[in-house]
Amino acid sequence: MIYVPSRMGQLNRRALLRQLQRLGVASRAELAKALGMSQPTAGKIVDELLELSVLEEVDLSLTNGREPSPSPETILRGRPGRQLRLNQSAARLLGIQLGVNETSIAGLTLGVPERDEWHFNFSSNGGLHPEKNWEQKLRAAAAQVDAEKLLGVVLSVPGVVDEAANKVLFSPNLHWTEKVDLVSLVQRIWDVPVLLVQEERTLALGHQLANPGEDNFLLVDFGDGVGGAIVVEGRPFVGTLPISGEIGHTPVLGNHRKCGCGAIGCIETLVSTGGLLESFAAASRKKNKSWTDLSAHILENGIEPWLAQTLDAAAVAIAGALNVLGLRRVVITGSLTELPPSVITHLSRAVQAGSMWAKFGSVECLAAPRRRAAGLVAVGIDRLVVPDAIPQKISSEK
Amino acid sequence: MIYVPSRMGQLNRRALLRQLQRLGVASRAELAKALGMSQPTAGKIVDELLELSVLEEVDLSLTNGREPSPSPETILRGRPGRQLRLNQSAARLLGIQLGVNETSIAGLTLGVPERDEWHFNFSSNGGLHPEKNWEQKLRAAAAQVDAEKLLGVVLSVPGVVDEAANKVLFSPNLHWTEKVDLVSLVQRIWDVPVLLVQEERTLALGHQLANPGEDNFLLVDFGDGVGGAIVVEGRPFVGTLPISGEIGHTPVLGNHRKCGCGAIGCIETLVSTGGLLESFAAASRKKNKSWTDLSAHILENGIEPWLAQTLDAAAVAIAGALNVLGLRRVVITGSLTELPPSVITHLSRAVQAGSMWAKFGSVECLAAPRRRAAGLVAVGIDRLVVPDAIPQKISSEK
DNA sequence: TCATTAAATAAAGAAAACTACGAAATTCGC
DNA sequence: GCGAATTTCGTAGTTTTCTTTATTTAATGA
Repeated sequence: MIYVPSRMGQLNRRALLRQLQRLGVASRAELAKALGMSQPTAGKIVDELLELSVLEEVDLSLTNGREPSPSPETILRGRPGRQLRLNQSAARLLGIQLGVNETSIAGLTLGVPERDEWHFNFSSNGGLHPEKNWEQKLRAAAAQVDAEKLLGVVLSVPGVVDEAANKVLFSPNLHWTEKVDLVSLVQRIWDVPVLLVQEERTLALGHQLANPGEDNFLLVDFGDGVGGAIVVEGRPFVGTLPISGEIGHTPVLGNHRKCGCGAIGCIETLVSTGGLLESFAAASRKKNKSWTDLSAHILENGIEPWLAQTLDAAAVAIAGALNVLGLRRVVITGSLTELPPSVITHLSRAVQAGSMWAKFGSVECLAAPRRRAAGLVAVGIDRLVVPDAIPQKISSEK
Repeated sequence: MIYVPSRMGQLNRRALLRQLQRLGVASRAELAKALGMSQPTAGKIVDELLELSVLEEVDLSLTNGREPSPSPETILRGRPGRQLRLNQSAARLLGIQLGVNETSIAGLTLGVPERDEWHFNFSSNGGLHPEKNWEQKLRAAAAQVDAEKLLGVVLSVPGVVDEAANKVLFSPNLHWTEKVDLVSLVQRIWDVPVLLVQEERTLALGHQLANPGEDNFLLVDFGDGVGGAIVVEGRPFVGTLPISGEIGHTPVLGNHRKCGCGAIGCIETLVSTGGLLESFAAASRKKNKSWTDLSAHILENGIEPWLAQTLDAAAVAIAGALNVLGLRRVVITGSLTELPPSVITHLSRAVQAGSMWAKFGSVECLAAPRRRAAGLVAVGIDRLVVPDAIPQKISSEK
């Protein structure tokens, strides 16, 4: 039996990486001081990460070029520290976003991308054998992506995903992904580690990476469906089941709409884009209303009772989640944020009314853009660069 | 700066203790084999725990006395292992259960008590200064409890409890506990560590300890209020806020009853004992119905619509929690389990209908007795015997 | 040139595990 | 009954990983 030392070091590694994400650029000494570790320790971790080309050294002369005056007070005597940042010069990850309608792929640097930029797009569905179609298009795109020294491929998929087993369990709008082994399909094109990530979890991690310091929140994404993901203490929350943050498929009493998931009365049937448009059409007694019609209507008429009820139902589910999880921050992404701000305001008020913590402190409910690319990077860093082997048992098998 | 090695050892210590809880009695060698660690490691941990008198050695002759035939097949050759178990011969913890109406105290051994046995009871409220009254009665009881070598006092309280800060934040039925520093009050009587634990979390940990192997569930306790607690991967789930598992104060759309918490429409107003009796009285148009009346009525008339609706509302909240947390097991304790089993059956069906995992696998919803004493022991072991210093940062301050 | 800060290197040490060995306590075969 | 085999358990020494302190080398401003 071999002594497996549980890689406690990864913990410091992770802490350093996070600190660097926060600071943007920093020297070894700054990192050491900020983290309260000795310089040799910080230096060693940095060296390892440089070796993996996760970090890169920043040429001071270039930075000075951008920043004209090197800020008179900040000038330190002594040897200047070599500034470091996450590698932004070479793509180390390949991100694939397998959306319900469209698939996008992009080479991703480990530095946080300012906004999502997808290089190639193509339809996710189509043909008698959508999986073959998809593979073919992916292969065509592959030729055009410069994928040197790839750490891995990160693949965001909608539905219920077992990230441990790298399998899609349930995907009402992309049924073919349930039957195909996506990982080995992708690995036939790029022979590197492939990570499957659930869509909303990607968004949550992206939000966290793009907003350093926000380490506890529930993200709820509205679109063709409604999904959620949870970040607690800076880490994505995962239970034992490959389900978590599933906020869209809890039933609403008195709602009898049929849901794509097979159940009846799911929240999703009310507050997804489709659900809202259905209610809108019913309320205005006209068919074929579009999302922009709805937005304009709300801008003109405010929150009408049918909409208020719908939002209240969503708010109850969200507040329930906050109460159960002990959270005080909700991040709303997706189609709901495209409607007039009064919608989020109404939702926010309703969430506060139902949330326990609002009685003691403040509960926030805010709109934010989707940060898919950042999320894929976060997943890549988390699971490829600093894979923390959660030590259940110290020793290995005989 | 001194190297603080993050006490990884506690992890193995905890694993060993848990294994022993599972096995009941075991020798060092058995534990080592079961945990896949070497005998010296297991032996060393056992020695430490014996030193703390957390464990005790079992005299084989005594055990043989109870088990007449030492099971013909199990007879092993070689030197027999010295059997160990959690110390059952001396109370090492003092448990206090501060209930809404009654306070109970008991000396607790670290071995799992078969059932709750409380030595002294007295009223929790009363007088102009209930806290002084309470302290006085506690002091009186203290004289009669043999509290030698106490590891600490574990104090279970209802309401919203900040366990990190050892403070009661909110307690609608025992307001005096919010203003008083319960810890220092108790420490004036017993000068040992005092742990404040939220009531439902105690029950959850008690259930876990009494049912080894159940490491993932949501416990919901019904009584004067409705509260929940979560166990994930064998550990109580705690977010950042001192709130978690709060299932009783999420609003139900269309419910306008006033809740003790100050809000309107909380689930608790429907499914607490008081809430159910109120609905029962309204439905039967008679006042002053008792809990036994209700039970008899259900036994005779089955689940009437008013009750079905109430249970469905609770089920939605529970299913929502399961979906968000990724759990598949609900443990129901308290007054609801005293009603005819059809009530739990109805609730269970409704929970399954609303829970996402039921589409993939099974979701269980079962009644169980309250295990307060076991819960207090679990808390004591967790936070006094094997306090795992979650290593945020490896190094200490300068 | 000197003080000052940054980084690299070397050496030491702590924690927690492991292997190896030997003593103690049994059962089994004769 | 008695030695041999077997199993438990403690001790001693080793290994591994990670971190620290101390020292040296480097780069820069005054």
